[in-house]
Amino acid sequence: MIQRKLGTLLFNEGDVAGFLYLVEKGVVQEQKSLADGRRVITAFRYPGELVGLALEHLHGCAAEAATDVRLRCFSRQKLLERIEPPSELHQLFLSHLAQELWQAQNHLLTLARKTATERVASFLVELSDQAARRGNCATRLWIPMSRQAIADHLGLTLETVSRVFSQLRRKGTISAEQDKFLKILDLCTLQDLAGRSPNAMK
Amino acid sequence: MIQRKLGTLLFNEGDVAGFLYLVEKGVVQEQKSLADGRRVITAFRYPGELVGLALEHLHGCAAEAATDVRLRCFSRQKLLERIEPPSELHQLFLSHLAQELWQAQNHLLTLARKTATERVASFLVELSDQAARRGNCATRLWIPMSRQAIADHLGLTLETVSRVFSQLRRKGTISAEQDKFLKILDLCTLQDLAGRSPNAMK
DNA sequence: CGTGTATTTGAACCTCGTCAAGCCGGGTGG
DNA sequence: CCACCCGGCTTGACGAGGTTCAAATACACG
Repeated sequence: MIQRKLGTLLFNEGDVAGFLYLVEKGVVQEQKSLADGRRVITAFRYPGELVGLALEHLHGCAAEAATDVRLRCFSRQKLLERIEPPSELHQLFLSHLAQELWQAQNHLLTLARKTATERVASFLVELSDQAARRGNCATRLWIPMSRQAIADHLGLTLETVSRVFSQLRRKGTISAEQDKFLKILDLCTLQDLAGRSPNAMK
Repeated sequence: MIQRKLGTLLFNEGDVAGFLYLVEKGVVQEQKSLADGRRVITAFRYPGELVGLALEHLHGCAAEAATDVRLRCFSRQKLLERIEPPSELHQLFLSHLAQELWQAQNHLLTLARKTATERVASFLVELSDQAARRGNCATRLWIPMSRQAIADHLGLTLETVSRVFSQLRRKGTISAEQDKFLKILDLCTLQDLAGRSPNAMK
């Protein structure tokens, strides 16, 4: 049973997930931030709700007291021991979910706070990371979906997406290839534009 | 092993989750829509990735072929039988995750496609639903967090949030009370503004 | 080669962000 | 008890980034 004052950080993004908390009084906010301070609050947790129930070893969001709060702590270790029959299939299942949640929360930050150019850059960097994870070339991306689909992913219009692509082409950051393939000429610039969030998960 | 043409719906938001799919060729997009057609694509799934692994009985997102695709189907039932030792604690754990994921994906739609007024309305309606679920009054909300925190939740500035609140007050949709409490005078208007997504979970 | 669709580009417009001033409420100290 | 101060909130004026509408160009398919 612990108390915290308004504004106190309970844990940070990337911290080892040692505990989870039950909010008893007050409100806790879970949040993700960019290096320059822009942030999204992914959720407000009211009394009776859990905070910090991480699937992975590390916390995916920070948590901060949005008011003065009273919390009850639980050891994540002990909880997991009681529920996790570590079958392999089960592990796969959970890690898939963990990734899905992580992607969603990351995307919340993109949609809440990034500019058009930053959104497109984030999209390309993400595709690049995924390609690399899969053992493919990280600078030659297959992008078969329409501008409209990309726009609907990034919360923009197809015209804006098109303009940003043109602009990146003109600056020599990317170039178009045959058959819906795109070549990344300057991955660093793209990563800077994407605005690395503090920790890049894996 | 099934094939689908570009644009085909694999399953819709709210469908019973009978199957999950492994993408073998092409790209699948998972999406959520508003009644008027605005939408967000929560993820693009490339070959090797899973689509439709629902925690709950119903799909939280629709899935559509973003290109011509080839898929491998799996029965969700059979998968669950093999991994789920239905201990009570385990169930709680999973349902918590399910809700967290669902909230995140819902919020993606809000951030991607809703106007400032719609975002604030969605926020209030969500708080109202949560209060009701907890057995509290659905039209008297405790909103102790700062304007800045709400803005960071909704991807707006504190000034815009403040203006929208003022505007809703002037229209008689809400009214302020003592101690950070807010009275909802016209829940219907608020729900309309929030733009009910097709199915409102529970 | 011709038709239809997707993409690019341009120009005008609008919503929301920025900057700045004023207001309200609560706490402090004279 | 009241004047003052400080932080958060509200309101206004203005500007910028992105949307909308429209036209031109590129591309795919028969």
